[in-house]
Amino acid sequence: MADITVLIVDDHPVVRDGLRGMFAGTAGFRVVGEAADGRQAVALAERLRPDVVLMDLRMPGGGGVEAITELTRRGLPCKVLVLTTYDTDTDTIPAIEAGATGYLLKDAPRDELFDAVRAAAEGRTVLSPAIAARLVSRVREPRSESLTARELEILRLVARGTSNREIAAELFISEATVKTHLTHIYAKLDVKDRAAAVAAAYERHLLP
Amino acid sequence: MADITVLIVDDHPVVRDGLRGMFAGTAGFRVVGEAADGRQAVALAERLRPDVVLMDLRMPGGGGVEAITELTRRGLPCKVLVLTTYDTDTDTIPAIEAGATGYLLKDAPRDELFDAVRAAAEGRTVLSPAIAARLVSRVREPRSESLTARELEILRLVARGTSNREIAAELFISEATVKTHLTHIYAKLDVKDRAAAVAAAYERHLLP
DNA sequence: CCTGCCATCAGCCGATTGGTCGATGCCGCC
DNA sequence: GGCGGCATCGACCAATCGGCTGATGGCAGG
Repeated sequence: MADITVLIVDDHPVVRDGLRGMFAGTAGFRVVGEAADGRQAVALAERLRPDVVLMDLRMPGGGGVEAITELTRRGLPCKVLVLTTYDTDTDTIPAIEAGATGYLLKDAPRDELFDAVRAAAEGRTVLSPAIAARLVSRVREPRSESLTARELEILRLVARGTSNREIAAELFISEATVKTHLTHIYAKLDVKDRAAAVAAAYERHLLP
Repeated sequence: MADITVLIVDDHPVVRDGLRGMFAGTAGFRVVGEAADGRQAVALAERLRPDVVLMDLRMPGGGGVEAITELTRRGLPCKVLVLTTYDTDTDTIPAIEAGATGYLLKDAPRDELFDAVRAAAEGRTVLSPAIAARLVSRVREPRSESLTARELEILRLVARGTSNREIAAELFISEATVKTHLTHIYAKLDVKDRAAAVAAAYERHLLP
């Protein structure tokens, strides 16, 4: 059986070298190219027609999600395996929606990575456990979690730079309660801190 | 000389009672009314024509800044003395721009409060030291601070919920540098934490 | 009546943040 | 050649934040 051809896309040379080295020392794979951003990735994928694209998200000059979207739009037959550093990315879901075949964390053991690439080449979906869990919970809750009036009130104050203690004083409740509300807000907006919550609120037009 | 007539505006009954009590026990002042939000404040000020309006910012149902704007728009002769809990409000400058005559913190000693009301009645400006300092620094920097490319880059990541450590890794710089950039961002946007910075960025259309 | 949602609160913990010094190197501009 | 803006880093410290576990009361809907 022919080798699986791989295109490596990452803005960090170190990571590219590391990946290239790993595949070089393993039978069954062949790295056919490297790209440092989304635009290069699309161009190279078009020319080299790799079986699998190993794609980092978050790159300067053409993000990963856009690149994936573009690849699927052009109908290229290659499979995209997202390989990222953090599982907390808000890009996780968009990347999968854009057409990524799998999603792995960079700290995955090498064997796991090889398995994932083989799986991707065959079109099978491979997700890291953390991502899988998030996807499941996402499906279980059919979107559009809306904030309660109280939660919105608190979020507005957060957007003004008000601290938890100040919010508590302002609303005549305890700091513990404020934190509870915030935890709920984070869960509903699928973010992990107040800054991202504010951004999400603006994106969804919950704030002017 | 006639008493100075005062209108108290605060959403907290406790605060209203406290203020009313203080003025009741002091010669030279007369509390002519109370309001619990901005709209009531404007209506009462129109009817009662007080010399001085003691105004809290941040109230449910008609914020203080809007009320001040409305009062000046209607050309009412009353002076507005802002009386608030925190000097960290992002509302500080807007309130003064809207036409507030003075700005005091609620923890000011009573004598200071009385002096401030007398001063306001005569049209003299009284600012708490902290506010005065901020105003000065504001004047020294003639506005419209724009963010550098690097700062914007960091702010974008912050809006995604990225931690300082993660930003550092992503951009190949140290965490110290990220913090330095953030400090600059806070100063330029006149906010004090990342959540407010994100909000300010959206307000000023620095982010999509 | 019971169940679920909402709002409220407590206490503990580690991680993160923001503040404040100071310092360096690069670059463009006058 | 100096000056200012920008980006970079370090170290230390207090405050804040977020996560976790668990609990209570009110109120609506089944």
